Amino acid sequence: MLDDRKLDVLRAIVEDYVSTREPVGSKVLVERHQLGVSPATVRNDMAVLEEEGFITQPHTSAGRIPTDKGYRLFVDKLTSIKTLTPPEKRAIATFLEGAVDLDDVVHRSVRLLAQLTQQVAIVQYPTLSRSTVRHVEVVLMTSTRLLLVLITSTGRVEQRVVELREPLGDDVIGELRAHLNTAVVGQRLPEAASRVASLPDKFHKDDKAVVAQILAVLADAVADDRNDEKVAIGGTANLVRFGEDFDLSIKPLLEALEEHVVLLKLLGEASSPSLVTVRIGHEVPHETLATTSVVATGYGPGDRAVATLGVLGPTRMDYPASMAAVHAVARYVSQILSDG
Amino acid sequence: MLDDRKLDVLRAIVEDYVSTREPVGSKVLVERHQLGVSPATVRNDMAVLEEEGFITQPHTSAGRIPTDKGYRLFVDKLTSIKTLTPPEKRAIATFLEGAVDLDDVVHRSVRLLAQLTQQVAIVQYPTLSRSTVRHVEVVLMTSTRLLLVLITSTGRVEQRVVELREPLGDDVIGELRAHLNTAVVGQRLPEAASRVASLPDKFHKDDKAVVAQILAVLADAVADDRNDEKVAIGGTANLVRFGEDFDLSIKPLLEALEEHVVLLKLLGEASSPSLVTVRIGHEVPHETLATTSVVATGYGPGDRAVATLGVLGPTRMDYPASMAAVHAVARYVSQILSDG
DNA sequence: GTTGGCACTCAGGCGATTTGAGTGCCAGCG
DNA sequence: CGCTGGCACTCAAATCGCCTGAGTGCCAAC
Repeated sequence: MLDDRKLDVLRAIVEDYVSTREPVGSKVLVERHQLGVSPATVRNDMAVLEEEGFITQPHTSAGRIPTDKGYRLFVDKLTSIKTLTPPEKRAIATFLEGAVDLDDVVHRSVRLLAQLTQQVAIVQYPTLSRSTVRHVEVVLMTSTRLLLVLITSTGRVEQRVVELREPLGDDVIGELRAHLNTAVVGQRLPEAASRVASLPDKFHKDDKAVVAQILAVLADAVADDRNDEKVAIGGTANLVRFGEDFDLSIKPLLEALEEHVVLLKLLGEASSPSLVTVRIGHEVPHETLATTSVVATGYGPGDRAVATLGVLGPTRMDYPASMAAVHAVARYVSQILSDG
Repeated sequence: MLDDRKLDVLRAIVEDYVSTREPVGSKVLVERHQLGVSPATVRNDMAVLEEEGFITQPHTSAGRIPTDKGYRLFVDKLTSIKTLTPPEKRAIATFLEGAVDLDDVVHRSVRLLAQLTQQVAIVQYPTLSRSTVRHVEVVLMTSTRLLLVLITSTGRVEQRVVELREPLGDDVIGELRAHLNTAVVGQRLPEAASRVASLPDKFHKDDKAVVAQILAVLADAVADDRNDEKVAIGGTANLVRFGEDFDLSIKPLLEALEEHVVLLKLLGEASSPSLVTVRIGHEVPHETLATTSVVATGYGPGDRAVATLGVLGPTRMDYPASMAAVHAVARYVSQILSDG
């Protein structure tokens, strides 16, 4: 049904359309690629490809453009992840090194991805639910105001202020700090939450109520799902190019991109850093974004994915390049997280 | 030169143009406003206003639109800050309460401002240089890795990891923590930095080198100017409306808005929360934004402005409404910072 | 100083025409 | 049986010209 030459034609169409942004006709196709056949033959092949749903015509007297199905075949079968050039790799390394904290890492990654791919970049903060506790600090600010600081293995710092119902002695604070850290350090956050629940029993009954109050706040902070919704976004200026291609207004796009919940859906489940996920057109789980594609992958210390990053662009995007960039950035960021 | 009626005409032109987005002619003007004169008279007045540079014609056979100078006069003389309606005030209060930490406050403020004004909202994080130190925490993670956590009066938390050249005893850590806190708590950050510099002398000479290393990192974090460059932005989808009005592409706008340095310039010096600054068109310190206006004000605990927030919109914006919204949000955020 | 009348201007919308890229089909060729 | 050149056909988009109507400036009269 689809012999090698037809696949070649499809590949050529995708590549040309991606680079020129214009429907590609049989004539230019044979001019720009060594297909070894005449335009008429290519036309026959194109007719078959259209029949099968891989390409389509915007209007009768125009060239062909790939359909979502066409891109899908292209991504699955006709291409592999490019490796970046050494200068590009160096650029990534220098851009990311020198980040002072997690916030800095995330922001740099977003900018980097946006710049590399000329698309919209999205980076999710490491999810708390997949992180482990590195340290818990209890600080008395005033006699009745207490600050909890939670530091995770991925460098996230969460803080909560607790207004105490009654003052608490330094000795109890010290005890609390010690108990907390032995109980939860190294634990994953969901488990830490349950461990915390059993702690009040270790305290003198006079202090139990206050300690329970403090730990409730901590457990709440640890379990709060909103904490997993933190994302950074960049390169929105690149959306304008989309708007020029598709004639859809970019307003709904911008609106969707301000909804962090939507973004997280787009990124999807954090996969292993070595697997790059591509969602094309209607495969993207959001109506407004039916003419866009998402290239994403997980990242995290070691090979444990603790969050996802990726880019969003028009379905007509340079998939090999985007996949390469996403893959490379995820690898570097993972490495940074591993080092600490 | 400009009698009362001419000022009335200018005000009417501004108001009509802002609400209809179309050049306004003499006829509709007398229809929609009680000016008590005929269109012909209004035309004479408009001719004078144009002569003086307050209004202009996009093309010969069109109505008039205000110039930057016209808006300036309108803002300075022809209007005062509206007070928000009670429901609006309530909306602000409920939207902002329940924020768990500073990040949350800032993000909520941005969304709130964007929603209230239907424009692009910008909120600067409290600057470190104007904050005071609330607490410094020193945490040993491993024997040679140490975490510094700095908490400011405005709720910002800065953290730095220090790789120690040699292990450090628990006693020294405790000593360091105590010295640090007595030396810098309550100090403004720039002063804290200099105080920190003199601390190593208090330690045994064996520890001095390591302590100095740690404090250097802390001083660096405290003095780092990039920390004052943190801003949040929201409502970029509203940019699209600009693009429809002005025919300039929104791409350069989006690009400018991704540059935090540019944003900070736009917001300008943090003024007292009770003073709302308005910059119109060319007064905005960025070429690309010559057709936009910025309405901003300072905020902070008490009446000390520690940062700035505001909105950016087309020069043709509803100034009274924007000023009211910015003013109100700044007040509420200031109050939250004072309390918590 | 204000008003009604009037000639003038010009952006924007509408329709007709032209152009050209690209196709599908077919008959002929190897 | 697949490939090729030729040819008639289609249709989006660009170009042109015309018309309309909102709005102005000016002037004479009140």
